[in-house]
Amino acid sequence: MISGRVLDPSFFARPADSVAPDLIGKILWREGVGGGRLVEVEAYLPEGDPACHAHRGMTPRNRAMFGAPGTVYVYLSYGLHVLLNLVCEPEGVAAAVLVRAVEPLGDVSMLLANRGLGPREVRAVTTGPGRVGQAFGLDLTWNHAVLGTESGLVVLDDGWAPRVEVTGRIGVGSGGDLALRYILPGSTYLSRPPRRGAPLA
DNA sequence: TAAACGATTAGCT
DNA sequence: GCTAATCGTTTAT
Repeated sequence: MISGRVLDPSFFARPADSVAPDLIGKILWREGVGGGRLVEVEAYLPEGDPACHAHRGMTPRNRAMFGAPGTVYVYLSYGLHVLLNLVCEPEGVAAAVLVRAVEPLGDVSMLLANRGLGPREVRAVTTGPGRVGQAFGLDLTWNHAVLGTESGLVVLDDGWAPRVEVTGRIGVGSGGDLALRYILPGSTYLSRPPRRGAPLA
């Protein structure tokens, strides 16, 4: 059984690079589906971040990023992958945290089924942003949804506050070198394993 | 209206 | 390591 305090919107009402490290170790949970520990996220900032979708102002796609803290911003990547973002900052400020990898907890059968995987393939079920979206059964209708018991998608805090490591973001061009990717060091559920020779500490 | 482009993944060499 | 798959959004004619 999974338990913890449900994070309320105020948790997200601050800069994304402040929210992101605090999310590592929290539990992303979808009622009736399952969930797991957040082990890898990336922050996207409203100012000075060319990789942020809202970098050039509001468009129909990125409108959710300007929404209230705790809003869900979902978009289609490469025409086939659903990527999940959690909106930060007060309404009107475009910032979000991209969920890139999760370590499954509890009953993983639903997550596996959504991904079309067998019971021995747990490590591939939520290790990557596109995989997370598919495993959690998300689609574009989730855009503009709000985290909480009403939508069924919540972030839980069970009191664990692990040490967090910061690295450069993955897969983005301009602005990718910014140190805005936050990971749980040593986790075997990262979207990319640590580079060989990278500091282990 | 047309064309280019991804905050990726799976499968093959 | 390399590339096809695949389509909504954005930007350029």
